[in-house]
Amino acid sequence: MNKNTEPTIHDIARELNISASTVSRALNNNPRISLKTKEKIKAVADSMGYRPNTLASNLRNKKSNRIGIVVPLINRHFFSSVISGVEDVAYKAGYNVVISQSNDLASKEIEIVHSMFTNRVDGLIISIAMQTENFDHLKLFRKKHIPLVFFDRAVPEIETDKIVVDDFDGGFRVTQHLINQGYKRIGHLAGPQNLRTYFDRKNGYIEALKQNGVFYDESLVLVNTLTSEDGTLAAQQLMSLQNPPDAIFCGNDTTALSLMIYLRDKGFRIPQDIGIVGFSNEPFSKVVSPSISTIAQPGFEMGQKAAELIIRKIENQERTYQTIVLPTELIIRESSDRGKSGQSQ
Amino acid sequence: MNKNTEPTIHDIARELNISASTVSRALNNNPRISLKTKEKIKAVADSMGYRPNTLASNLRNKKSNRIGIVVPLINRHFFSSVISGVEDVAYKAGYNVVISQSNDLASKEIEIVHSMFTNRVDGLIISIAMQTENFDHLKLFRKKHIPLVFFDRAVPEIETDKIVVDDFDGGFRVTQHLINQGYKRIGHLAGPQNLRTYFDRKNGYIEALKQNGVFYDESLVLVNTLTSEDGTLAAQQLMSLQNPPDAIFCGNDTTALSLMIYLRDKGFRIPQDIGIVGFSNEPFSKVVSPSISTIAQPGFEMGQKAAELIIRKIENQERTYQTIVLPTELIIRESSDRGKSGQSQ
DNA sequence: CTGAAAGCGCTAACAC
DNA sequence: GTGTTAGCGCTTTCAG
Repeated sequence: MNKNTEPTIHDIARELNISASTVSRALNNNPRISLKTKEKIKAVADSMGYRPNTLASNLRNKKSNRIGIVVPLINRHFFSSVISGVEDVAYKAGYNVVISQSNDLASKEIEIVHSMFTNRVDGLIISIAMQTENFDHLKLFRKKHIPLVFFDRAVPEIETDKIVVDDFDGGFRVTQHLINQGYKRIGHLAGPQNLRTYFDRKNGYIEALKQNGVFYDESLVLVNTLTSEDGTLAAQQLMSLQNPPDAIFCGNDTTALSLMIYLRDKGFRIPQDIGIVGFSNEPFSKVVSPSISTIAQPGFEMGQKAAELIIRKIENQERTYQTIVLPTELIIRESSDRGKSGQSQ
Repeated sequence: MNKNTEPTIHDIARELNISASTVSRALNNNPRISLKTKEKIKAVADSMGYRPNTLASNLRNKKSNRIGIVVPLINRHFFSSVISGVEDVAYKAGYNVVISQSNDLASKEIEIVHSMFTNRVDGLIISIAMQTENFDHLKLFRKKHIPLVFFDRAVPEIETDKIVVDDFDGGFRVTQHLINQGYKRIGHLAGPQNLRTYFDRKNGYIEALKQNGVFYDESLVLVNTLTSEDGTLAAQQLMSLQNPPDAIFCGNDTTALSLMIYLRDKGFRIPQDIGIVGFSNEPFSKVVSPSISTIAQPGFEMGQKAAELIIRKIENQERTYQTIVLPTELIIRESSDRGKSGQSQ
């Protein structure tokens, strides 16, 4: 903050021999001020280089005009897209966006959320860390009636607005697609099952198998944390089975890629010998070779929706909560395209 | 912000029959307060669920504890990495980070910067939009002595802290590498020359040619905005020359990729027939096939350094400015590796 | 249509 | 070591 004395409404008032309240009203376009004086006041304000002090006005109005957003990691494409979407609508509505990242650590998440609270954000948008298991820090927001919106990774036991992707449907469609392509033994590499997203993806997969009369072989399902290394390991494990899969639905694109590279190095042809699909439509999935079939999650739109939701809550104090489920999009690319039939279904 | 009456220091004071200033002092660990009273006060504060109102304290202290950061686009890997780095050190130092994106539009950038100003950020970290040409909005910060730090895309005419990558050296090393690999006619796809980064990369390229006694043929240099489409177009243009290049140094990875795909479709073998290098080390450059040689820019470290610099300026009011030049790293991958000699030089 | 006065919650001289 | 007082810059009754 600068140290020179910034002009205040009082300075403007003195200059014009009127009161500060009139200046305040004029600057806020209060209809009770005549057009003439308004113009005069605005002109002087401009000439003095006046800038309203939002800190003071926020204090007075008990409103910070800030929306907090906490994500596991800022530089992951999906999350940065969500942030981008939030920023987009928040900015237009006159809100600042303050960000923090939990690094997927429960401890840091708790700290951050408390700090957001003391910093008086008007609302909080959050996707919880992978291993957060206690949610008191978030319940605090609910208790104090500060709007809270979950996106992507939500907490089932907290009743509030949520905006998620239809992971079940995504898992279902991806699996249906593999079946349509003629794959017979479809494996699945799943993420931590305490997270709803990964849990749902797996269940979508199981349901698709069931509906198509395909036997669900649990030995074909592996659960881990879906890092690049996890993908390589999973490939080794799955392919050394007595009866290995001929297609693998990976819980994210990262593992789809590392798994694919491993298999290619081992001489498997993709998609002829083995079909692979990922999840999330990371930018690289389109440009690797073979390109990876995947499910697109509308990150930017999620961010926009989350911001719209929270702003409505902030401004209307409405008390009904909704869960918005955004549709996913199946993107068929080379890694699973044997040229059979068409889209899923 | 919640509507129920949050407890204030006055409530705590009343509870204990002491004055609000004592409470304030105790909570701020002022040494003039005895340990006993401090403990008592803190205990009561806790039991009442007291949270300091930073808005009020900020107003009083004329300090917002906020650092603004504006980037062209949040969901570009390089920029989100920088944000991540800024957040990392700012958070630890007790600052909030508020973000905005200019979408590479000068008009939006001006709006944002003004809004950051009225919102009284303590300092601003910025990478300017591609076509920003007038810098009055930024000079405003200088004039008011609000710390300003440029990263990556800096404005030469504004004297302030800057943290950039050695683009000249990057361009030089990449070109030297191509020469070492035996390429004879090396073209360059450059970005807007009003941006120092792209200007320097091109000059590094020219200097490398010169030092190796290679004729600098201007017809092999194209300038555009480096979108994916620009890459394809550039490939068409360059390859239809009388005497086309046998290697192309692209101003970024995006164009390197699109150009590569185009050439591959036309039957060129990479790197045998044509060598390609990019710039920035986007995540995809490692995983596409062939993988793309490139220059790594340390985004996260840049963000950390930028935050450290600005916090020092905020807290010490020192008036000397520095330009930190971070080293780049040449990453040799398949797209330019013909197995000749070793690293650059 | 405009002004006077009070106060948002906190901090910092200045007293004692 | 603690209390009194004033004020950061703005908004908003209440009066007129």
